[in-house]
Amino acid sequence: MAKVLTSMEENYAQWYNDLVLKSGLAENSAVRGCMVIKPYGYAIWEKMRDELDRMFKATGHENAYFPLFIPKSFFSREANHVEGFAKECAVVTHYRLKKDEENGGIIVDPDAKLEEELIVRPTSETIIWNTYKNWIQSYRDLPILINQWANVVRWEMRTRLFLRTTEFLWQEGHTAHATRQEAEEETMQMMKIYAEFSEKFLSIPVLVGNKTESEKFAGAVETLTIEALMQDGKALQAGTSHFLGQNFAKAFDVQFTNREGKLDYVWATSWGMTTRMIGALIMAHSDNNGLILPPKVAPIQVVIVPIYRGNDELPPIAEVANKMKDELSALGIAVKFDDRDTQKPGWKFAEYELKGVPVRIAIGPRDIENRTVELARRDTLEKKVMPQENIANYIKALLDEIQENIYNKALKFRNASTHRVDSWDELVDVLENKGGFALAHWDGTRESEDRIKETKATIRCLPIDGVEEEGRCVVSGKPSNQRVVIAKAY
RNA sequence: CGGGGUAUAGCGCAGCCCGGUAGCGCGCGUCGUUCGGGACGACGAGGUCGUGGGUUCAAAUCCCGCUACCCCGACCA
Repeated sequence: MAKVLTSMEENYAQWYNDLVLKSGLAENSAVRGCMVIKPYGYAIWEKMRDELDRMFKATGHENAYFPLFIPKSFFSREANHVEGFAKECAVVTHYRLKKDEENGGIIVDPDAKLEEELIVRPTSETIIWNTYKNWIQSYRDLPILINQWANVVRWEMRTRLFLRTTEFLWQEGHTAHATRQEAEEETMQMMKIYAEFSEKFLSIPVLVGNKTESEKFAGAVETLTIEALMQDGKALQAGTSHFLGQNFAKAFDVQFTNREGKLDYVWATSWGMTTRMIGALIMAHSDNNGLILPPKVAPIQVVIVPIYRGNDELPPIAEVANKMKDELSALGIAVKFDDRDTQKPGWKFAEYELKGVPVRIAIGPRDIENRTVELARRDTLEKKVMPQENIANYIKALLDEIQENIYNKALKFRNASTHRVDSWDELVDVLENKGGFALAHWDGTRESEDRIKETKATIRCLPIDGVEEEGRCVVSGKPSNQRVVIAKAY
């Protein structure tokens, strides 16, 4: 087979980049740091979006839409929030262009300067809480459970397709509650939804935990995260859910009258998941032949490739293929019959492997004669000849099996890449030589955390299901009662 | 913003040192043979050599300015 990808072993970053481009997911655009998401990549995003949207609605959330622009002054209301985002904001200063009389072309009209600059949203807490102020007077107005599908802009120094782009697509949930407990429960509920989505839908096992003080969201009281492990041993933050306390309510003066008739500030959460998950999907499962997509996110779940020479061989094959296509479609399976005569079978095999289509069926003259098909699965690359009889039901079950198998493979890899370390030397050994997650005791201080960061790794999270265990901090030797997860991360 | 690099056909690159006819691979088009793992042959199309200036009889090539992009660092979902 002709090699179109740099191999993972040779250069992981290059492999990733090649794969995104060659599989037709996305490409760089004329705008620095911004990508074009191509139809195949966008189809994956649509699948993710639809599933998440369904899960949000099933838990009582509604969609709404808030402005792309945020008045600059809104940002300064919450001190930590502005500090966290100030360095990466795109700012709109003018609203008009005009002809450049001297040099030709077009220039920003200096007479069209805005009174107050507008920030292109890096996240929407401020504009939303400014709005919620008008919506909330009484506990009867609560809770507000809103989600927004949107694009945001964060002016990052260095970008990578899907993993970190200047503009990205995401959803951001913003909820308002009458009590602290309710908001905390919401924060946890949404984290669990992200974890379930990641594991059941994307087949990516995740660790759920709390971020440390220094790693949490700018403006949050507490940040929950799901952390996934990529095949190169690096961690990837795959989704976050923030308990915002009363920080934003105070910043935007959102008070309500509670059941006792007293004024109180509203409790808040926010939570988000982004197109970065497509990057996670790629790096968690794929191989040197291309993408490996779990069936639930695959835009094409089954592809049928006819093998024939001369136009007279095609009709009987097409007849069987179309019948099979109808049977599969009837079972809710996304199937494509690729009867283009502009590409040859071998080319198509390689192409659909590159695109990660979970199941491929090949039908040729031999199969017509024997009433069989050749069936190949992408996850294991196994091929076998199967009778045409009842193939649709077989494939339906097979897709579930593939979904499961991809998850199990990723879980096995994560387990093999998770190391308990009890000393500084062991930690460094894992980070530098083995990769993966290091489970280590940490004394909870900023000093020790900073020392860990010198290794280029970070404390990814304090697992919420972590067992209590006496131990000593691998940095300071001070007592600790729970292990934290340390890894190099994207 | 600091350090390094690149810009030549749709894509990947050579040519530059040593100035003089713009080239290779892939891709693309036509035709034929092929078609069960990215076929082969023949013919063909396609380039203001990033941009502005300078040196020269002559610049992709030498000199100066500008711009864009890539890699490494600080930042980050």
